[in-house]
Amino acid sequence: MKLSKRGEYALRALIDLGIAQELGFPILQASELAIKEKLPVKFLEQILAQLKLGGYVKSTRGKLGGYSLAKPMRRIKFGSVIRFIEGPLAPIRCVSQTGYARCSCPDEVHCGLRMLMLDVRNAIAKLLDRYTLKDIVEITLRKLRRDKVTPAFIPSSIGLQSMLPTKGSPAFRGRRKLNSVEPISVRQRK
Amino acid sequence: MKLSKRGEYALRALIDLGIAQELGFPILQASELAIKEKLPVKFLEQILAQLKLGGYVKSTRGKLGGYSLAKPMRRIKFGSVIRFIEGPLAPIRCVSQTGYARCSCPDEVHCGLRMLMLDVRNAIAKLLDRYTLKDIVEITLRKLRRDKVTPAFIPSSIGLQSMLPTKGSPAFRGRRKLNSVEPISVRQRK
DNA sequence: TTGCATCCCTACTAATTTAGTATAGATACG
DNA sequence: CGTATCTATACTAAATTAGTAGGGATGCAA
Repeated sequence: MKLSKRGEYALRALIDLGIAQELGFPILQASELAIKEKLPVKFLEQILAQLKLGGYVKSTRGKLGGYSLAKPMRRIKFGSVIRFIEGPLAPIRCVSQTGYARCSCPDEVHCGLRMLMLDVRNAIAKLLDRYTLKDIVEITLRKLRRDKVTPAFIPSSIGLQSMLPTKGSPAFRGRRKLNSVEPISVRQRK
Repeated sequence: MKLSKRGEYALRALIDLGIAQELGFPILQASELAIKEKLPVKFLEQILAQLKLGGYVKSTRGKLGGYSLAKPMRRIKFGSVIRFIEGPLAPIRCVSQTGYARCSCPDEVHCGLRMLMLDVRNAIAKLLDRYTLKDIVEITLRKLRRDKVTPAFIPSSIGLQSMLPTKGSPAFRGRRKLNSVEPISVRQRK
């Protein structure tokens, strides 16, 4: 049930672009992104090109060029991005809504595995098709502000505190809140 | 977010073993299973060997040998089987409970992607760690009986109708019901 | 107009994973 | 003893993943 590095980096890039845009830096260069996320520039370039093809990102060339979001954050759903980069969300194709394919089992209608996997696919899709880039960017910014941390691509002289409205903006009305993760129980790197 | 063939076949085999056991055929041969599920015998044998190693299945050799479940169906959780065959359920390792690994991002605590993916992993784990083989076998049998269908490995002379208690046994109390799938909207094979 | 920093394009590849095949052996019923 | 079953190990072809490599095109700026 894995997300590939390619997919992971794509989502990371979009989130960073979103955060930067929200803070008044609508354009980031591939190299900036690569440094911040500590990943190979050339690979990231390929991924950004793909995201451009998908209409998620646009670019300007030449000096001072870079990448920016191609449409409103509210309209970028994670489900759609992952499907575009990775293919169907469903664990097996015979329960995919966007990429259905028959499986080898003799009786699809009475296949217990299929029933179970449909539930799994629905659970995944429900989350990923509900959350938009806007949601995640807002949550992240709130968290950053709470902990008084400044993202890497912001000139630290400016600082995050000054750039955000102090009043908690009432997003996510009637929407399930994302888990507050924190260190996650298991093992820290030693 | 894919389940490998290996994982798929493993789950199929377990479900079939469960159904067969419930119907009074506690042992199935690898070849029977392979024919029913239309998959390569030798590959299935490897998978069954692995399931045996995991303690899900036991085997007897020689003529009249075969495979059967090694423990009560109620105690075989899908999450556990998939983790054993495929590895962690989490889309990225940094949100895995059973196989945590640090990811490349500079600040795990404020990583928006991580928060989202934790939600996804929890949604998946919630389902797969709740359902047991018993649940799926029961649901499948009920469905088969409703539609008056007999599974492949049952001598059709006997028939399914006679083998099941007519009164709907009240399993799944207080538990979310599995989706009734039916044909699934998209495309039928022509 | 020259320089250079940026994105753009295409090809290549090493490593890993996947989905099996193939072959021979061990065991146990009849 | 013979045969049908599981067991064990090795091998492999194809696909996927996660990149590298090497330029080429474009556009700002001095």
